[in-house]
Amino acid sequence: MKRSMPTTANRPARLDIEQMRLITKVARLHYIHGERQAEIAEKMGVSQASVSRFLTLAQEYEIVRTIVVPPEGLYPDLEEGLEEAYGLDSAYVVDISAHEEGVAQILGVAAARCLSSEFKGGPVLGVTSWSTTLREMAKAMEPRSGTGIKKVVEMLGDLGSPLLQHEAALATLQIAKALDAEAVFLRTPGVMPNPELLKVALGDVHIQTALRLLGEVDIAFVGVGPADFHGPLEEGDNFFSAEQLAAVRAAGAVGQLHQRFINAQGLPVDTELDKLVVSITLEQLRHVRRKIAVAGGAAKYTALAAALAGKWIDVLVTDVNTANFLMKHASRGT
Amino acid sequence: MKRSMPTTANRPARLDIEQMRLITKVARLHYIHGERQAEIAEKMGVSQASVSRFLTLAQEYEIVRTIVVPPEGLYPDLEEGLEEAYGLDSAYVVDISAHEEGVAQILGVAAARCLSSEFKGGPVLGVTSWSTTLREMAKAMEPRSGTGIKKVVEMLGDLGSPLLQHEAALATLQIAKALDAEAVFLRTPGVMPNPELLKVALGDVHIQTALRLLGEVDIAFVGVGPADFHGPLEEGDNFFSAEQLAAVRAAGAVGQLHQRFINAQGLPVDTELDKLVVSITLEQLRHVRRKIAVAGGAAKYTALAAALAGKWIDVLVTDVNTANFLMKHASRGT
DNA sequence: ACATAAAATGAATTATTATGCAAGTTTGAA
DNA sequence: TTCAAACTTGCATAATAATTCATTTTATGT
Repeated sequence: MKRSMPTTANRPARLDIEQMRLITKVARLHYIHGERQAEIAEKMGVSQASVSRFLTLAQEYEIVRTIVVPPEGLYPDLEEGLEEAYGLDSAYVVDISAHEEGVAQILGVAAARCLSSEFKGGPVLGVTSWSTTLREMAKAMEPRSGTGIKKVVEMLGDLGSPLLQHEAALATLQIAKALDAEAVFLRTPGVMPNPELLKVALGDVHIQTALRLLGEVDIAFVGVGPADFHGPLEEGDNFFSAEQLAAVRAAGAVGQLHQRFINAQGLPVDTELDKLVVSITLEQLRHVRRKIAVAGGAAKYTALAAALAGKWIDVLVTDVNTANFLMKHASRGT
Repeated sequence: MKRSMPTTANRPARLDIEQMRLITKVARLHYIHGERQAEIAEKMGVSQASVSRFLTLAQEYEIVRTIVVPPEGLYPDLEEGLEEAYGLDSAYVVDISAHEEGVAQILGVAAARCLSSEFKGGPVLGVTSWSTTLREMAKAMEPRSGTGIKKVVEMLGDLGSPLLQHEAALATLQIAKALDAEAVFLRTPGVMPNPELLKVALGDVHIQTALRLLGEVDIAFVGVGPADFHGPLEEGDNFFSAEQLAAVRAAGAVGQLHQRFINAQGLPVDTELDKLVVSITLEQLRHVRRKIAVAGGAAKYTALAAALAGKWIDVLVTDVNTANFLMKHASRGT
């Protein structure tokens, strides 16, 4: 637990399965059973130095992950205020003290923790794995069973670079694995260049299966964002053009849920663009019992306010600053 | 990261909010940014000791969590569970994606790899080479020296077709060679039609040598199977008749070790059939220091459970499905 | 305000973990 | 096969973290 800490994701080549077994075993003995390296070394017939090295490897391979979760209840006033103001089931506000590089990371981790209690309620969980926050959450999720969740389905097609798509798939899988559920992918571009291509995509059996499942989602991780480029997205990445985005904004859109646009009151903004998107529809989303949003950061202020106004969110995990903004907004608006 | 590890869910009373923030900050600095306790101490104007204490608190309050995520295809939790539930020295669970057919092959290969560390402890190794699993293991074994094993002795006479007998002999030889030891064969039918023939067989000098050695076996590859025809065996192949098998089952037998029958509790089922078998006796087996079983597949579920209940196994190599069955069985039974 | 118990703190000490280095192994090329 | 480069491994030791204990601070009852 020392200098190697920055754990910058080295990408060490794949390793022998036996090696993996060994590393995992050592990691469990140390981190779960709390045995000292010396004990483990003796038990396994190697030197303490080797055990130390195994543990380092375990970090590099992300077999062990250390996460820091801001405790909940740090901002009871804000949390209660949000719940009250927007009729939420619950709100979690996390401390994001210094302008940390990644709001997403912290929120993701916080979400993983907060939501253990929220993960009950139905057999189908919807996710949007391309969101950074969600991917961080996936990494930080602890394997847990007995949640009653049977399927984890992606609610939005691919956006962004192919690399991102791969990571998204991985995240979906991780979540599914952690919940001991089946992963259902939506491996198709999330935004099509024209309606015809969307029709083609809908011909695929897997796509159909996934889309059908979107009508039965019980719990959803709602993806909230501005009606604009944001995060890792750029023009051309399976995404809208600058003109298209300008057009929907002109039509009143201030944000979107899975690329379905909404105005400041949270009402759907119907445009042609809607026919280009492969994702859960607002209609379908309305029927989801528990809609969870994990989002924060200045870029999302307005979109979040709109989503909340439209009652698209039941559970919110966000950071202090965003929470403050939302509270001000609520008092002004009401 | 030391003695407090067992993380016995202390339930320390709620703590000051400011305190919580402090702890979280320290935890982040340490675990995410990788700063040493001394650095943090200086930065925050407290002693290193205090930082250490903060981190301990962070553990207790579960503000930091360390999770161990086993790589795909590894089941350390099942392994530990089995060891715990059945008092095993060690358990190896291998991933056997779908294809139930090749259980033997996969297990055999896995066993050859896993058991390199288990091959120590005494000069006499007992095997039952007619088992498919064991033959696969033999094929996959890599030469290794310095195991201390001097003799490899067959613990059960021939079963099955002559072709099978040949393969069995070959397997025994391969294992002996790989361990740089002497092979001791038991080339006689494993199940005699009547007690007299068994007496005749015992007249043979080689047989006598082998049988004498069975009293000195230090490590044994226990052969576990159902009290029935199984694998490549059919009526007439140096084997019991359907009636005989029905009879022992009626007497309570649910499985057998080298054709010595046991009931669901793992206790010997004494019958006349015992006098027809040329193999290590349960009495002798009881004195074997290290009893290794490599077995899996639905056909052996019950027999394995019985063998484990009777403490006939010290080391188990099996597949995920069987492991899961055994865990369920254990929790139900206890 | 005073005394006393409890909690917090840091210096020094002890325990644990990480790592430089040399010796032993494996791998690969000739 | 033979040699050398690339890896591994364990030992000794440096680096880091936990704990003890004496001291100070805080809380609480009188």
